[in-house]
Amino acid sequence: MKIYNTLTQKKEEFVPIEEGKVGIYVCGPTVYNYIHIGNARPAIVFDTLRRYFEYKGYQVNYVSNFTDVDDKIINKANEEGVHASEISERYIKEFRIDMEALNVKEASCHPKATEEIDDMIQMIETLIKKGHAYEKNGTVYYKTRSFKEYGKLSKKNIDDLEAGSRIAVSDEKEDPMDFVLWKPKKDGEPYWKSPWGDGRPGWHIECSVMSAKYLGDEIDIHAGGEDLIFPHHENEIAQSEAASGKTFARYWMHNAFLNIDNKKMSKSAGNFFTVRDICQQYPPQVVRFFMLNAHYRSPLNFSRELMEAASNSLTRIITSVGQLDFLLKAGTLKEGSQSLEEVELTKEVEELQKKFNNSMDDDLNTADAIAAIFEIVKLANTHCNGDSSEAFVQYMMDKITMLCDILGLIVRQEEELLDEDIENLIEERQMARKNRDFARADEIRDQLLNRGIVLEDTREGVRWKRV
RNA sequence: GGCGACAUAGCCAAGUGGUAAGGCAUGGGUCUGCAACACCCUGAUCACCAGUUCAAAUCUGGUUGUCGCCUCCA
Repeated sequence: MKIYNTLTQKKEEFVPIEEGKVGIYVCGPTVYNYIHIGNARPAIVFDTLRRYFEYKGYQVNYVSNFTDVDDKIINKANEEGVHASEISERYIKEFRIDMEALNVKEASCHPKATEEIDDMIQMIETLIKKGHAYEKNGTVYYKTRSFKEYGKLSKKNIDDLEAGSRIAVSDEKEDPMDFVLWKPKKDGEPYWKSPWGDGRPGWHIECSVMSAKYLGDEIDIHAGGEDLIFPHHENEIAQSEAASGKTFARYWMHNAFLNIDNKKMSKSAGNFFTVRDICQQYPPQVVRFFMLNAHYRSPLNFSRELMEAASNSLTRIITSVGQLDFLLKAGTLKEGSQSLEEVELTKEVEELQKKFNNSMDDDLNTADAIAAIFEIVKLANTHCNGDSSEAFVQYMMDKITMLCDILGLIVRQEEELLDEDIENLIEERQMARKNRDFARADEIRDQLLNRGIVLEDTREGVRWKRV
């Protein structure tokens, strides 16, 4: 499998540190609000990466943190007059609800920054001891210039950075490029005890510490949104590699942004949507499909029209699987083995599955992988009917649902029992049709449509589905 | 100012050297009592210019345009 590595700016063959295992760290959300639709992109993309690794037989250790102490959380807590932990706990809960809706698997481990403070203090002490950090009036700074490779991930030159710096330079810092590892407490803020006085950790040190604690000093893949490349990930590298002397992460993966009207989402521009809102307008599966229909490193625009198109596309797969399911349930298919023609089709499908795998192996090309699924759907739609063998129809259904499952797409609808009233209406309509009383038949169909049920007449009987 | 990305049909989107995947939408047709679903048919020479090559959307240089990072941010 090839992965595009931000560090080398090339696609590289993925070689795990330990055969058959892969450790992935994905920078998680700062929990101060509902997540927006842009936050959903890395969650979905890297969950898909994880699922694909698992499908390939890897044992995946997927770690994603919660940043639960931060200015934004504290501000929100002050606004509401509650403790910061109440805010973070609330939005961790909401985050989990959104993730479940999007069919994002629970991480193997979900550490919270506030529960790892001791380890952070330890790493900061190590950095001071090794001459990479210094303390001034209760604040600990990382001595950026002490790390020779600083800028290797973001391809930035430290002198250019300094020249173009827009940050107000603090007198305390020995160098404008130095960043905070530990900051002293202010009134009304949560704090922890440390050798440098009461305070709280800086943002970057959290991920360095949690990554090392749960995955080891050296990990396979570190991932996140492209905006994290600088300064967050650059600083993580500086901290971790200076502290451990090892390569922090072998592969760095970054997803591109999701835009609204081709512009970056931002609160100030007021052009952002929460996952919660979107999922009330579209099935969450549509959001997931929409995201995977483009390559994760390409910017993706978000609009109502595009969501409609995505919804129609996904429906095509769902309808096809529903039809296969219907054929199987009707119980009228031929028993026994597949026909010669079906065996040939099976070979075609196996080729398409190879295409799917090759696409996924090529830096997670989900758009291409989805194309392969559509080709299999086409074969199913064209060749599966009442004359097919049960074995073949079952094979096609299993194949499509299995490939969609790798992408985290649920395309098989839950079996749902119609209530008696509706069943009777369908039965009555069938009788009316038989008697060529089409007025009554259409009346019943409209009636059911008003109740959100669409009827489809097929050779094998009446299919229904909810809109 | 520094760094980087992108530009493929009405729309979304694959494709990194050998004559353009897939989906949505549109139009025509088949199936159907009608409809829905499905199926068949229907569309681009790849921003522009120059070059390398037997051969380029795909490599090189330039032009134009869009976007991102450099500040909390997925």
